[in-house]
Amino acid sequence: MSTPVRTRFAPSPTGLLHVGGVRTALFAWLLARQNKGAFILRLEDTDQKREVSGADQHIMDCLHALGLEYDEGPDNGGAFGPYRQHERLAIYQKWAKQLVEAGRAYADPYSPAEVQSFREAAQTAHKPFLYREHRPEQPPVWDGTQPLRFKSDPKPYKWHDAVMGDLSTSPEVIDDFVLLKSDGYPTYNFAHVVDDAEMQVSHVIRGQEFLASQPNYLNLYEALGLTPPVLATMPHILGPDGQRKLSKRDGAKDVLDYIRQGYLPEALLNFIASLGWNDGTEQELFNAQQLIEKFSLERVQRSGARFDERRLQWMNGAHLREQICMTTEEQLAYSLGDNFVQKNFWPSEATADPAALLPIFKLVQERLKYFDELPELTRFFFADLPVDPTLITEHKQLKKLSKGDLKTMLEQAQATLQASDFTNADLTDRLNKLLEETGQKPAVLFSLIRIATTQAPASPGLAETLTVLGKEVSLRRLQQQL
RNA sequence: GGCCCCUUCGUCUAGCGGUUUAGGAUAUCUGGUUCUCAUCCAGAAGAUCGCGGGUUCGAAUCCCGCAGGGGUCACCA
Repeated sequence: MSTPVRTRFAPSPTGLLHVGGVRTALFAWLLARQNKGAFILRLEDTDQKREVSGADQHIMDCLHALGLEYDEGPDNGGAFGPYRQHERLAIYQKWAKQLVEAGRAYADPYSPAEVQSFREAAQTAHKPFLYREHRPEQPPVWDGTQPLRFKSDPKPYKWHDAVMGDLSTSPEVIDDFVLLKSDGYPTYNFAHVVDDAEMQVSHVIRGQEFLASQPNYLNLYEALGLTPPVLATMPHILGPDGQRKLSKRDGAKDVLDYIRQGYLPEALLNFIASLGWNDGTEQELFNAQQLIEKFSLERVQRSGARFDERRLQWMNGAHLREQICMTTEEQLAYSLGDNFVQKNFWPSEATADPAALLPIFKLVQERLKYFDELPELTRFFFADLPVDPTLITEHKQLKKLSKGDLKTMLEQAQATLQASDFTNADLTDRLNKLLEETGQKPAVLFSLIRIATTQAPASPGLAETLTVLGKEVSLRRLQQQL
């Protein structure tokens, strides 16, 4: 029997969660779910200076909003807690002492300024900075006030990365990095190794910014007598220019913004997964369950991918349409009102009655890319919009007709609709007859009626729209147009 | 500067030595779907597979150089 799969997402609460972070979380989650393992959220809050208040809650909100539920975490606990690193200081101390006793860690006797001057000297000489070249012969006894450094054992490494493949480095990349800072907090480099071991994490999935320090971690694992977990390095998600990591400056929103705009969580997951992963077939659309079944680290791309919001829009629209047959009143309430941001996407004029909203939603569903577009697409169903003459004067067919002709046509339409029971079938029937009677093309007659009854530049099909609007409203608007 | 990673249509990608005149999706454009917008359908255009050498009967696919991009060299993660 193989060891259980336990994956973790370990962000530091220093700001908003962006798509790159979410992808790391998503892949870890997929792996855990696929193998009936556990997905863990661990907050790496060991840098008090950079911590942003509320960022921890934001991260948890994002994961909940996307449906990336974690089995163990700061707010729901678990057998390996606590799950905030600042609550685990005693654990790091214990492991640190073990290294000190084994002669694999020592107190750093230099002042920050001295270390800085070593660094600058290395830079001037165009050489990489290696602290161990200044490793003290007789380090002082560690009393907890000096930084504690790892006494590294430089050697070449070859290892396998589940995404990047076989990797190797020579000894010169390995250095005496800091394990514990002078404030008693561990560095990421130390804390994550300890925690992954303590929490029995089987797979470490993280961004490529950590690739360069991987040999140092391997050296530390050895010193601690630990077997490293499966390592998987994700390429970066790039901004639209394809040059640098996606950042705020590229207009990158945090993930919650997409939820607030009315993107479906599942579409977001599909899109983020497709940035660097595919199943080898030509399938583009996956629901969460399919992602869980088909995901594999081996098929993750090694190169970075650009974030293209237009593709996300298409994908979200596709997911929206996919759900057309399963849209029920309950589902509608869920996707439009009761999601965790509690945002109601309908226009302010809209009724709150789901039974009345459902037929309207079904009409606009296929022209929706995300829910924030709902107001402009549906407002005319709820409110009489002011008559906009330019809709006719700038219409390529209608602008050629005289006011008298238009008036006659509207009156004919009025008479026809007056006689209808406003079922879709009856309306379609009568409108077709009117087409024959007037001898007009649909491009003229239907456009006119559509404009008169909606005052909107775009709307669903005429008969469907009139059916939902109802007799009274439709006739009133025709009268207004006249 | 050292070390490491990456490089196929604008974008996301398929491709793991011959079935490839490099496939799909998206974006763009055109036509059709009784009206608009969208959907859907059909079609067009779009990649000398970063460049240069090799290996081979044959290379986007293997090897070696080079270039470009990115990462890293913190008491940040």
